Amino acid sequence: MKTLRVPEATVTRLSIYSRYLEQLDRNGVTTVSSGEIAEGVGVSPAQVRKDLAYFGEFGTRGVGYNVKDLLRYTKKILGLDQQWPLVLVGAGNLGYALCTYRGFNSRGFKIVGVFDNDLAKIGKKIGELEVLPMEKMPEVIREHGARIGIIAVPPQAAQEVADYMVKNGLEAILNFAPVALNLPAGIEVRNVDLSVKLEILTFNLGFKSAQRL
Amino acid sequence: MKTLRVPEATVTRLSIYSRYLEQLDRNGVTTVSSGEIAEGVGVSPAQVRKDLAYFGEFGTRGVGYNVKDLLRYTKKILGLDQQWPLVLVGAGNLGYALCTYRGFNSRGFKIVGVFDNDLAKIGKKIGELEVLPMEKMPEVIREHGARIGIIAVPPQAAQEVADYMVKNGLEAILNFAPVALNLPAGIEVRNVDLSVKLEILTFNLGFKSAQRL
DNA sequence: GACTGTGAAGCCATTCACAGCT
DNA sequence: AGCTGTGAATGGCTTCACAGTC
Repeated sequence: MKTLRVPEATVTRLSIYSRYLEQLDRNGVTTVSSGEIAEGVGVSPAQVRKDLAYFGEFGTRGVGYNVKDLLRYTKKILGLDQQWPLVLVGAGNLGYALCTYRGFNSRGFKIVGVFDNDLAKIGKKIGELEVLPMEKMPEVIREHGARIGIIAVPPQAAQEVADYMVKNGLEAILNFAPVALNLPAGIEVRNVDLSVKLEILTFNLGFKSAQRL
Repeated sequence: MKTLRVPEATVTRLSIYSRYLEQLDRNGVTTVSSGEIAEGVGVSPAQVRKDLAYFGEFGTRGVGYNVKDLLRYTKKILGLDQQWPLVLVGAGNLGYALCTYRGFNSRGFKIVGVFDNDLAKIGKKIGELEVLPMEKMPEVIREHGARIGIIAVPPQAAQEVADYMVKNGLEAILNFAPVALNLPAGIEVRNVDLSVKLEILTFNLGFKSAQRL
């Protein structure tokens, strides 16, 4: 088993390259160099080549990469050569936005169930989906073979929701609640924090004004 | 000027510590150790101490940190000892969710203007805010002294919106569109990508099933 | 001439381990 | 005894620079 560990930063960028390649492909570009990809996504050309090298040799020296091929490879590597059914908990504004987010569909993700424990929200429609009570989750997971869950509930409720997801067999969780989830080893969790980056900005702006600690 | 460069990862975690301290403070906790913070946010105790050490000595040996004090320090460092007016472009579902997101308000951010170029959206109300046409942005920025903008528009429109923001004096941009923005040096930009983390999950799930490249 | 693939070097961040306080 | 603060060691990611290929 030759599986040399791939840095998470590399996987992150691969996802970004892949999306950029999709754009190039739509625009009819057939060949691209590491330098052009680098330019397009804001990294160094060496970085692009090094990242791709973790997975094989996809280019032609002196020429570059075939856009369609590299796009297919990157999607394959990321596991996007299949549709991924997702379940989402939290039918608030954020949950609604995520349900209708184009960026998920275009990459092969499909939300197959939206859940909430708020009676005022249950039964509402989000696109073609109806908001269901939490108890329906096991059934939906089984029916669609979902492995990934999205948490879009207030922070206090997030841990409980995560536990429920794991109990019902989900193996990976994308968490939009600003809390650290405590879950068994083997469950993949990633957090998307909507405000942390904002605080990086205020931190940096602070230095522009007064260069003092 | 003793300003040794602070790693961005440290600033990111500082933001997370700060929010965790807020939670502790609400719960009436008065003292906390680096180990407890570490446990609460999912990093190592040494990391917590090292991160804090970039900014000073906030603890007491043998005891730990005073929660209220450390909370105040972290907020100060992050520039959160003041209110930050924000302008947001894109009154779609994501823009709507961001406008109503509690996590911004609770940290001193306040969206003071929402803009869109879609006539169907202009005039609509989001909470107490009315969606305004883009042309109103300069006025709103001036009136509130906004320095930061949020982009929540489709990817094709993001660059144009960013240019417009910069033209009107904004110094920092939080970009939710999945594209790399090209902006003059000196403008702070951070991207929040809603789907990249999801692709990290599918990548990792791919290895659990078949341990093959 | 152009561009990829890659070992080596450089750099940065995290962890270790312990001295220093309380 | 308990916990912070920190230099030193480690580990990992990024950049460099060039050989290899078209």
